[in-house]
Amino acid sequence: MEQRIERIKKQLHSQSYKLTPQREAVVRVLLEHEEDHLSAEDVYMLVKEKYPEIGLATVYRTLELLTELKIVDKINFGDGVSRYDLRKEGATHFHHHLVCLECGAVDEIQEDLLGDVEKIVEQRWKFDIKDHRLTFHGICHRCNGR
Amino acid sequence: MEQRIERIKKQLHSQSYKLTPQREAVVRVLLEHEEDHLSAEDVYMLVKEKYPEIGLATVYRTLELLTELKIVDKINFGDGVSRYDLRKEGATHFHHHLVCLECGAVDEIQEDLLGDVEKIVEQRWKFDIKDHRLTFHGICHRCNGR
DNA sequence: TATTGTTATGATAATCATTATCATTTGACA
DNA sequence: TGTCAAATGATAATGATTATCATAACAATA
Ligand SMILES: [Mn+2]
Ligand SMILES: [Mn+2]
Ligand SMILES: [Zn+2]
Ligand SMILES: [Zn+2]
Repeated sequence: MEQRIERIKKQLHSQSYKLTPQREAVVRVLLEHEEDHLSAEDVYMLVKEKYPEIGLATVYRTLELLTELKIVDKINFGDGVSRYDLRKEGATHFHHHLVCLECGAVDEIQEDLLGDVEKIVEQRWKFDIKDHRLTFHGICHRCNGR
Repeated sequence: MEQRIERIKKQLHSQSYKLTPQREAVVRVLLEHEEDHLSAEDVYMLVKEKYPEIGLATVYRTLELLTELKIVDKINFGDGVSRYDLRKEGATHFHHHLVCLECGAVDEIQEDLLGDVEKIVEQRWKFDIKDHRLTFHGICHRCNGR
């Protein structure tokens, strides 16, 4: 955790941004909820527990900054809010998601299953892929198992 | 075109909805812009040309209805608006998209490239896939060709 | 150390896409 | 023709995000 924060700090510095206490508090919340898909409001609530004087605007600004630096990915599951997803360290691609239509759970696939597909797209469509988004909608194993 | 509308009419009737003049006007605009990815506001503007007395709320309601019936897919490319994408007739899957980071163009891949990937996901994650969303972000062939 | 300039912050107002409300209209049917 | 449910259009309300602006933090410099 501390090392992870240290590396994020370096990433910020390399673009001449500072890791202010507010920014660090936001990053800590994201790290502590790595599995989840928090909205800005979610992050705000959680940060306030440890850092009550933070402002909502600062949370939005920090999340925007982290998105720019590709430390988090901003994603939209179709409910009205953007959600923020910490990128696994060293991950070159955005992981995939499984959204359950029954219970609403969002599971993650960390493995990259798109290697072959991307080769085809690059060749046939002459498209230079930088990133991707892949989400499956269906029934999760928990809801199915009955 | 007329036959396509006729079939959509039947689809509505089968769920005991009517194809009102307003709804038909919306469907016509979608058909005339099959390649595009129109927002509700876009659709509203275009429908007004032929049907000036239509209300914005009706456009939203119609698009919602068409989404429910899986005649269109609602998609979000990360600018602040939802966009509506007519499903190709008989298509069982939502087609894929190529978003150019340079010029902003959105191209489509009608072919389903996810067959093998979906088999793996269904088996390994015990997830019953009903639909998917796949978008690639990168540089399109036009921007790359220079 | 005092001064200056830049960056970040927090409170709050503004924006804007979408949804809710409600009176009115339409059209099917008795 | 009268009745009823569904659909519509105008408009208000909502709610997430962004803009604004005065203040704070802080580094660099004199
Ligand atoms: Mn995720
Ligand atoms: Mn499309
Ligand atoms: Zn489930
Ligand atoms: Zn391009």
